[in-house]
This record gives sequence, structure tokens and C-alpha cells, in this order.
Amino acid sequence: MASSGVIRVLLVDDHAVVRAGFKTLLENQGDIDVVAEAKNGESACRQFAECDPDIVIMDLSLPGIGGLEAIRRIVARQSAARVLVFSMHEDTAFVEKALQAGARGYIGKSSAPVVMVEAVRQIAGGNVYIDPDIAQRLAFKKTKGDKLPFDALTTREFEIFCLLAEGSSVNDIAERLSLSYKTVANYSTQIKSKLEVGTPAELARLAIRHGLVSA
Amino acid sequence: MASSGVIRVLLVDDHAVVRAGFKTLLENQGDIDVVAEAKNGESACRQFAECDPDIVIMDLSLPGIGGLEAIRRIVARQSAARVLVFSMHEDTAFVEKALQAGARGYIGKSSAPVVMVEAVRQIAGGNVYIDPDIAQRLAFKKTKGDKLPFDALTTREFEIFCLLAEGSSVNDIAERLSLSYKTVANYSTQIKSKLEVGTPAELARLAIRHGLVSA
DNA sequence: TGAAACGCGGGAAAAAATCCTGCGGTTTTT
DNA sequence: AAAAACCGCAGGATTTTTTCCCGCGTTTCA
Repeated sequence: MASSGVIRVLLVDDHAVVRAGFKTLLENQGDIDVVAEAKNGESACRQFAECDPDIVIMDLSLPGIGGLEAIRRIVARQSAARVLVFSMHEDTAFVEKALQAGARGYIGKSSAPVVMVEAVRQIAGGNVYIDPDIAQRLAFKKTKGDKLPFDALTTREFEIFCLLAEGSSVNDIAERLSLSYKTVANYSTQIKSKLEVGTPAELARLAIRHGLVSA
Repeated sequence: MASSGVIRVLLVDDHAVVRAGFKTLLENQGDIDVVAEAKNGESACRQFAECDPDIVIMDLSLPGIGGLEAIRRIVARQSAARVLVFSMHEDTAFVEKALQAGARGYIGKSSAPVVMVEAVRQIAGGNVYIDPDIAQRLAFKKTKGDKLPFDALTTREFEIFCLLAEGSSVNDIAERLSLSYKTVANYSTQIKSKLEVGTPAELARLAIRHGLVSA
């Protein structure tokens, strides 16, 4: 166990060089040992069952089943599993998804290195650890009554949102839906405001990220 | 010099944890010394002038002026500069642009750790080093005379294209790259014309489909 | 049954995109 | 070595789009 010796880590990242970097960083600490590595979600689940590590450090963007699904499967198998997410995405939506999936911690690309080590120790010790900066943003969002971003959209708005995300022009949409150009233009503004995006490109990425339209 | 002692490295990545990992990994080699770090392009240029490192290890996706622009500025200042690009993007389009900008090497997220060390040594020694897998794909693509739509874009256009696809506004881009709004707006028009897309949303989807930006 | 939300769109002003033009520099060609 | 082509950059002028504010009729729900 973590309390009686070395912390045994399973490292999951599709990026071999990053894995090697983390491994060296962590093992230089003395009390942390990387006992296994995986570069995708399936392999992570297998390695977890095999090695029974004290903690899993997991990237979210993995080929095949994503990091979130991997977390879900690991936690389903052993609810006490301790998963620390390390992600490029610092968007609070990802943090929420990860925690919902069963992660015990979250650090991001701009977290200080010492934060990672601290997170490993805390989580291995049974606590929850989220990067302070991210935690703060998350808390702020929560107070604002957070939901899925699309929940705020009306049916009509959502419909137009999808068309915009597909790359349709305002004019095209107006024609397809037999609406005035003005109406669609106004909706477009409203949608961007509700989803807090500034450009149609962001809109598209948001939609793709949530599987509403395909890339 | 590299041939007569330690290889002095400038490490550029906006990701503090990744930087720390690389630093430990590299310094564990014995003959490599990370003498400076930077988390954005501007800082990289400054550090380069100050430290005169044997080699720069550079991430492409940086805040502010991007990695490509940073490479260009560094090479413009000292044409003998040795820049090794380490990038999440393994798309050949990025490799080509990076080499055009003056990079001497390219390794990707799935490169083996030993490849990174080897690349550092090779490039510090004056050679060019590209990850074998990537080099092969690049060569293969060349022989096929592959016409990815992005090949028609100039380096500058490509750079702005990526930013647009990420969701940056024309104004943001102008500010980031220290260009006139007009310039970027004109580029934007030009890019959409070359790629035959009508909306920024289509632009984003195109970029995501080709792995140039993440969703 | 009254207040709130929704779908729809006009007017006016602001912002952005487009098209054209030009300049200075580099690269390529002849 | 001269000419041609291309690149990066950006201003002017016009058109297009977006945005903000407003109103109206319908639906919803408390």
C-alpha cells in the first residue's frame, strides 16, 4: 500500500516521449515507482487488472476508447481505484466529465511539476486532488449553475447551431429553413452568446467535441 | 561546442510538467544539459539570444507567436541555429512547414524516448534528424505527389489557417502575430478561397479532419 | 390568466469580409 | 545579370455580416 512504502504507478499516455519524461520525473522522487505503462485505454484496463497499482496517471486523449471510458471501466472493476487525470484540456467540462467518470484528481498542461508529484502523493493517500487553478475555475462555474452547454439552447437554436457547426452559411440556413436571413442571423448571435464562443470555428469544434456533428 | 563536452539545450514548451519531464529525462543522459526554458515564442527568442544554446527543443503549439514563427525568428537571427521540433502533430503538413521554417529535426508524440535523445545528439552534431516513421511517411507522400489541400498554402497562410481553425478571431490573430487586422483579414479570405471553404466552421472541420487541430 | 419564454423578423449602427491596389523583399527563371 | 514570379504586408473602398434593440403573435406553465 501507499502508506507503507513506495507508490506504485500505472502511467497511461499515448505519447511515448511524455511517458518517459514523467517516468523519470516521478522516479527521481524516490518514493514513486512506475510499475507499468499503457498507450491506450484497452491496454490500461488490462495493465490495471494485472498490476493493481496504487494510482493510475491517465491522459484523456487516447486512441481507441478514450481516457474517460477507460476510467469508467477501471472504476467499474474496482471502485476504490485511484485515477489522476493529466490532460491537455483545461476546459472545466473535461474536468467534470473526468470526475463523473470516477477520477480522483485532475492536473493540466500548465500545472507546475511539483503539483503533479503532490497530486500523486495525495491521491495515493486516499485524498482527492485537483489543480488549484482548475478547481477554482470549476467552483466558479458551479456557482453559476452549470449544465451541458446545449441545455441552454431552445429547440430552434439547437437546430441552427448544428447547421452552423456543419459549416452552413447563415444564408443557406435561412433558405433551408424558410426563414428570414435576419432571423437566422439573430439566432446565430444568440447561440454564440449562450455557448460563450466567439467564432463559428469554435462553434464547430464544440459541436464536434460533443459528437453533435462529425469532423 | 557539442563535440567537445556537454550539449546545451533550450527547452521550449508551454507545458510546465512536460518541460520538467523532458529536463529530467535529458539530464539523466549525462552529456545533455538544459540551460534554459521558455514557455512561449517571444521568451524563446530572448532566451536563445541570451544563452546561445547548442540546440533548441521546441513545441509547435505555443501561446503568442506560434512555434513556427519562433523558429523563423531564431533562424533569421542566427542561420546556424539548430532547432528540434517536438510536436503533438504528426501530420506531414506540420513537418514540412517546420522544416521550411528552418527546423533541423522533427519528432512526434509517438516517438520513442531514445529517439529524442538521439535526435538531440544528431542535431547538436550538425546533422538533420527526423523521426524515422515520420520521415518515411513524408517520403511516401512526396513520391505520391500527394496534393493535400494545405500544400497550396504558404507558410504564413498555413499558420493563420491553424489559428483560424482553432477558433481565434481575426483580431486576436493580428494581435498575436503583430500584424495589421487588414493583413490577417486578407489572408483569411485568401485561405478560404484556396481551401474552397465558405465558412470558418468548415475550415475548422477540415483542420480537425486532418488532425491539424484537435476538436 | 397573467407572466415568461419562444419563434420570428425589421431598423440602424457597427464590424467584418471582400476586392483591388501597391510596395519592398526574396527566389526562381531565363 | 536582368526579368519574372512569388511572398509578406497593408491601405482604400465597397459590400456583406453581425450585432443590438425593438416589437409582435403564439405557446407554456404556474
